[in-house]
Amino acid sequence: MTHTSPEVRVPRADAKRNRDRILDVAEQYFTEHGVAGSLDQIAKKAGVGAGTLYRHFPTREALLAALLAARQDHLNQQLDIIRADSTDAATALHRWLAALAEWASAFDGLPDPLREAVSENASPLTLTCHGYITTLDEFLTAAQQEGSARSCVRARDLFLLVLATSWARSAAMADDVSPAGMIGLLRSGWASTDTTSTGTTTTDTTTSAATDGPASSNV
Amino acid sequence: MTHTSPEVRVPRADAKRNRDRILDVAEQYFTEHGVAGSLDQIAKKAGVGAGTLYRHFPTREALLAALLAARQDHLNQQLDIIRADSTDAATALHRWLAALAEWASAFDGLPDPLREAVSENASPLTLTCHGYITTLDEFLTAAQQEGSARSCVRARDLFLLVLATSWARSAAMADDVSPAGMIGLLRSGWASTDTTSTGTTTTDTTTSAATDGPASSNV
Amino acid sequence: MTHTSPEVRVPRADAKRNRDRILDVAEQYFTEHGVAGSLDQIAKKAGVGAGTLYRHFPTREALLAALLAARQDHLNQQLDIIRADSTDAATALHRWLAALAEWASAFDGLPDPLREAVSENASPLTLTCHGYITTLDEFLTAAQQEGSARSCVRARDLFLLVLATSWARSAAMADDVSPAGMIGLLRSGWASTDTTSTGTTTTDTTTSAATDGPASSNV
Amino acid sequence: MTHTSPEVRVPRADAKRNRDRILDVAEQYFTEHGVAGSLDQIAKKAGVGAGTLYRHFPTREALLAALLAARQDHLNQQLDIIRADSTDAATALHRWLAALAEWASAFDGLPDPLREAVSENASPLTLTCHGYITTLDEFLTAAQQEGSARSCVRARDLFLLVLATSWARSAAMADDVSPAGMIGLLRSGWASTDTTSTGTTTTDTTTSAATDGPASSNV
DNA sequence: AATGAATGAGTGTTCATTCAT
DNA sequence: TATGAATGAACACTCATTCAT
Repeated sequence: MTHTSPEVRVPRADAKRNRDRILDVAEQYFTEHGVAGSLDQIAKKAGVGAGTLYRHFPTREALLAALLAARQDHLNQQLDIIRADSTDAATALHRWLAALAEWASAFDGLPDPLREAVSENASPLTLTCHGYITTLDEFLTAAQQEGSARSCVRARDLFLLVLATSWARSAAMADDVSPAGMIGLLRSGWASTDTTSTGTTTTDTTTSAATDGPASSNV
Repeated sequence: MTHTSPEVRVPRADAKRNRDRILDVAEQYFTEHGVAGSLDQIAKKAGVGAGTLYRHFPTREALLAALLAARQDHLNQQLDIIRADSTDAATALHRWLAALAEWASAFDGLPDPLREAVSENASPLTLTCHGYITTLDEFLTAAQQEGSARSCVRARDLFLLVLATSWARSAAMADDVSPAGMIGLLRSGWASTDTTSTGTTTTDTTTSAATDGPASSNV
Repeated sequence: MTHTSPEVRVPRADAKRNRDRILDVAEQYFTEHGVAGSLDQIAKKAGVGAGTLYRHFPTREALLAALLAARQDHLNQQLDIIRADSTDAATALHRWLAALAEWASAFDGLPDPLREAVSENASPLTLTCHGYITTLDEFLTAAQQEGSARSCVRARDLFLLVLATSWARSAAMADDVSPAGMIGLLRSGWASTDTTSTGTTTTDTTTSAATDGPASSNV
Repeated sequence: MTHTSPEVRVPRADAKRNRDRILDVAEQYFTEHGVAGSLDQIAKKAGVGAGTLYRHFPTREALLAALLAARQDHLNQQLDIIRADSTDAATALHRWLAALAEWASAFDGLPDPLREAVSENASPLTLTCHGYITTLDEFLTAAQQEGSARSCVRARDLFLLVLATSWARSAAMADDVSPAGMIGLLRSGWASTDTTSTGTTTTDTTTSAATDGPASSNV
């Protein structure tokens, strides 16, 4: 009775089928219309009632989380590769940032709920984000100990900036903006190393008010 | 109709008064509720009909553009100061980026329509953005000629990244994220200069991700 | 300019027409389906968009209030008659209760929102109810001073009981229950006057129920 | 498998356990949220499938009936006490009405389905209600024969009025309205006995309302 | 006997935009 | 030129009930 004969397994077959159909349709729909698209439309296209979608994914964020979970494996694989391949912590951090940037660009508009998830605790995406931030923190801390990353940089800020770069190249401008270029900018900034070497001495980064008066010193 | 008799002016005065009231209310409303707030509410609060608001500002972007125009003077003043005070091009560029970041943070959610405006030509914000990008390009080019900015950096990307940093610190997380810090990160990146000087050779940090080309050169 | 020439008045003609159509349809719809019926259906039957209905009547209670306002005139007329005709306060009070009972039975399910309105302050029906309670209080106080009404009875309780009697005879049992009979019961109770005179002494009829305090006095 | 060995009983035990769990949860849930609460929530809280709940209690009324059945014992006990203690029929009737009022107030919103049950024959609550009405009729008839209750009063109307008084004091206004006071009002009405004795002659207080027939006699 | 997934119409509400006046 | 009423599709979300397993 308990042996997994093929006919016994069926009970949840259609549930799983529906869930998968919803995910498939959502994947496509979000790709085409962005993550702010209509959930009702997704349900309709999947051929299920709105309640069915809602049962599986109580909120839009839950649906997104499920969609992103499918990519988690890929990201974990990259993580393994990065850990295995990278000779220095700076390279590892850089690669991880690039991987995150790619991940956050899966759908148009995805950075928005991700940003929310970082500051809220309620979102189903929060756990995912925090996990990645933790990983990022490991890489960052290692790089800082290595001396290859500035000590004032914080993992959460860096994560948000990665989301921000993903946000910067929305569907409309995908062609024109180089994603890797932005992640690169995040690494070394726009300033030339040469100048920096001479000018960094004045890097008493005062930041001061956002209005930024005599900023020459506030690198 | 075209003669400038004094009594003909009156209707215009009404129109101007309405326009000003709308702008005042919109300024406050967008400050409180973000730029995605209801235009109807603004019209109601301004004591004008929806049609009146629509006549003056055919789109939400037009209204935003008018609101931002009021800040243009301030920005131009800062521009003059930057041009007068800055001894080197790098400092000037940095200050201009900070000024833009502040400008783009005027309202919650403002970066979104600005980003759209950069890639579209239709938006009333396009002209404004392009103007600022042009200015940014001047500073950037100067800095590049000075040798204090990387030659591969493009003005438009930099502008988008400034918007992105403004996006990154939304209302929810305003306290936790340091705005100036982000603009600073944009300048020098997260990588230590020291390491960079020696380690840049290993900056062939291409992630195995397909999106990541020969990053070392496009940084 | 200010004279009411026919063509100047028109601006709100269709608004008024729509409003009236909505009220007509709602009147009929609530009569048929009770006050809990679908507002969307009413909008559809009236041939207007849901937003139009919502503009005129932001809540179901607002719609009900408008519907009842049309009956206010009738109620006020009755009030005048009662005040003019009634020789004694007891009769006036009785008539007013009967008029209220009729009013609260205008639609099936109407007593429910009315009951809510009595305890809330938010409902558009609250004002109406409170007004009628005040009037009821006048009649009641007069009757109490006249010695024809028990001093322990409160206006609000009496009003609620009138609603309750209207609630008791819903659409399903309209035929079987005599409305006037219930209002009559409210006046003299089920106990015979004769017996009461002799038997009231034994009216310490406290049920063993905990809720029932020294009932003899509050009967 | 089919032989009545003791261990065969177990499945039945499961069913009973489920049924009891559902009843426990429903008791609590209806107490908190009123009888219109979500049955799905109850099933979920009880840890059973919706179908299981539905199998045990095909309708919401069936569930309510089961819940009220648990209170039938209590009510019957009160009935015995009333029959034993009451010296006169009027007192007995009064006590019974008070007991019914308490019973009908077990859950917020309970009077509604009870009212339906009185006029329908389909409801599982119908039998219960009719039983209590029959008992009420006994008390009423006795009181009428005793001369202590008006002969025109009908048991069903009186039952409905008891439900109505329970309806009148919903959750929102529980504090402000005295339940015993309402049952007391039902007994003697709002009119003073004194006045009634002299003034009843003028009780031809027919409101001009069409619904109001010769009220003097049907009081 | 039990499960719990699926249904799908239905709820109130919002909003940018149009257009008759 | 201004008005503000009308539009009506769109939104997320709920729930009693059915039924395949």
